[in-house]
Amino acid sequence: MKTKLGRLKKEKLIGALFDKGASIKKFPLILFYAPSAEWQSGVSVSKKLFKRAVDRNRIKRLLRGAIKQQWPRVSSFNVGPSNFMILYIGKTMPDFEAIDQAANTLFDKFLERIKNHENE
RNA sequence: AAAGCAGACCGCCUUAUCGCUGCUCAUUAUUGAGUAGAGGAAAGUCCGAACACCAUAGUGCAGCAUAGUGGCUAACGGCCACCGAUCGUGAGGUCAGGAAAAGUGCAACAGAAAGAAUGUACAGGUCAUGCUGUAGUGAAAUCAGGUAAACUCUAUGCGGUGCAAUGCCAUGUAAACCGGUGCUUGAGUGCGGCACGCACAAUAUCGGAGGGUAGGCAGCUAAAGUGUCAUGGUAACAUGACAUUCAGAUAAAUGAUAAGGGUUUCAUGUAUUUGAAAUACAGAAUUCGGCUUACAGGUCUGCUUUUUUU
Repeated sequence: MKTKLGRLKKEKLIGALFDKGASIKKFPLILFYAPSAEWQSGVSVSKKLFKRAVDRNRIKRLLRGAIKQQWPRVSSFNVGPSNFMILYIGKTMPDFEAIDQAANTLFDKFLERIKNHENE
């Protein structure tokens, strides 16, 4: 069965995620997540770290690309759906490879964590 | 040929694989197919408008902006032409280019003296005196001086807030509580000044503490649109004909990876081979017209000066 990954676009949900959601860090990324009715994802880059819109757009596209790569693993993992949000916290411009590797370890941790939650 | 001036334009391409957003058509409750998908500055948010609401936005003050003349434009603080000043051999560049007999202020150095008037030398003149001339300092010395990127004055223009405008639908609550003001002899409100005026105004309004919502649709992209040609005009621009439909996202689509090829620079090399590096500034958010700033590299057009050749 295929599960759909929606976009996280409700401001309220995002606010709640930052306030109450759990977080996992793997430099240069942070992942916030919380259980939810359906799978939704979002990405963000601080305006303070990257002043130009072009740079922020590029990083966000790289992050979305990375999520796309990881998605088959997550959807077939057989856990309850969650909302999650990835932030970029590095200060230099990354390349695709760096993001991809970081995302890989990040999702390893993520899946392990929610698996444990389910078992409790 | 070299150096330079002005204007216009381009600003990486191709293929494959994996994706994103809108629309259309299928299929159906999950997909598939087709198609379109960032810029010359999308930027700064500095001007001007359209559009929306507040009174069809009114009067005075305050405040702000502009400043040769004429034209263009929906409008402008923009653009075009001409005049003037100024810089350049020149093509051309630059200009905060209204008023100094309304008033106030300011002026380094030099100089006796800088807006107050008057000193020295020589000469002239007088009853007498800087009364007159010349010399001397300076950009300027009584001349209706200079200065308005000093106040000021004059002329002209300007109401405010912005698409988070505004309208509708959905959801939810609290017409609860405390304090102030006011109830037709008028508190307050009408989205930053003051006064007037106008409109609304009593289950009203302001403040406190607290609760709820912050989702969707319209506005939202066919327009002062874009391209070509013709005509008028020195030009900005206008008129006409034909063709054309060209992003609409909302934690915000327009991308990632690989291979090949361009272009430029450097090295090697000398029938353009091989290698390396670079490939800019930058990302739509209601929409237009400008201005300003950023920009690897390149193309085209017109013109100027110098030198050489004929």
